[in-house]
Amino acid sequence: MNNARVRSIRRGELAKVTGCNLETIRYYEKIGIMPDPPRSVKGYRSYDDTHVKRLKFVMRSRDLGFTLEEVRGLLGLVDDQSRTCAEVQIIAEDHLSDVQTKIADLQRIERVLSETVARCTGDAAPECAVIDALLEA
Amino acid sequence: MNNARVRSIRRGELAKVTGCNLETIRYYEKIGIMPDPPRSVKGYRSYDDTHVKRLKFVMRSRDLGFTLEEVRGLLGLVDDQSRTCAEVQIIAEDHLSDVQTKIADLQRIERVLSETVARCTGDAAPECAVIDALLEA
DNA sequence: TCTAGGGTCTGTAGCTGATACAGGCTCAAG
DNA sequence: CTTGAGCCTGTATCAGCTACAGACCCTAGA
Repeated sequence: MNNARVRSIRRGELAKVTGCNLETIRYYEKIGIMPDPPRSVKGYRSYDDTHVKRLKFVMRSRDLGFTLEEVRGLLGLVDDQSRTCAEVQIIAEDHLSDVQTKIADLQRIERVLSETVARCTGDAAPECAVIDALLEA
Repeated sequence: MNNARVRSIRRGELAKVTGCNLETIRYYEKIGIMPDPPRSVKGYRSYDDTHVKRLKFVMRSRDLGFTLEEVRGLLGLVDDQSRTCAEVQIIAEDHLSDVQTKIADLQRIERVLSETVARCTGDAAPECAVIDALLEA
């Protein structure tokens, strides 16, 4: 009996345990974010714990707004035993500043929108502050 | 002499006066956001002030983060003389709440990222708080 | 043993919102 | 008349998936 033998799962179960969409797994494989997994005799993809871990890593990175190219970079660093904290930090800080820029943009939009909507009478009249703002700004 | 005659411009000038990308104009025409303009004898698109106004409206709406479908809805209301302020308000308020949700999402991301990056030593060591967070979270 | 239903396989199309390019016309200045 | 800019068309590309068709395959129940 070999206790070290890893339990293998198929694509559907990988999707279930990671919360990833079934088709997205195939997509990630196609673009090289996930490795081509071994196949069963009948051609079914066969995943193990390392795949689960990697996919969860990808999903958390995506959840934090990293692009797939950034994720690719992070994965490269994860795989690379000679990586340095400094390399990772650069990617993360770049991304952080992107996020901060996006927040600022959205806050500007939020301010304009809420000011404009506040001027709406909300009644049955054809005059509307929102339309006026968009037409005249 | 007919002073009321509108000056017509071609696509390149429409792009210039609105700041819209040349190709985007054609794209908006294709998807029905901009109307099919009249053509010169040789087939050149011929725009006037109404097109300039409409395209600027579209661009301001896009700048405020309305999707093209939302812009389509807003344009429908602009064109509709029987529109009510209430109708416009609904679209704008829906969009406002989308924007607020996005801001909140990004702020969550910003918080996680900045906390994690702050734990980086930034040195040549292979241990990195960012990678750890993504692997273990 | 047969059948019904799921799961999985492949390739491909569609989505949003543009942007870019090839290959051909046309127009205006010199 | 030439040259270069502008315009025309259709089509391809990008991110980041998601969905679908049509063919296998696998398992459980009758």
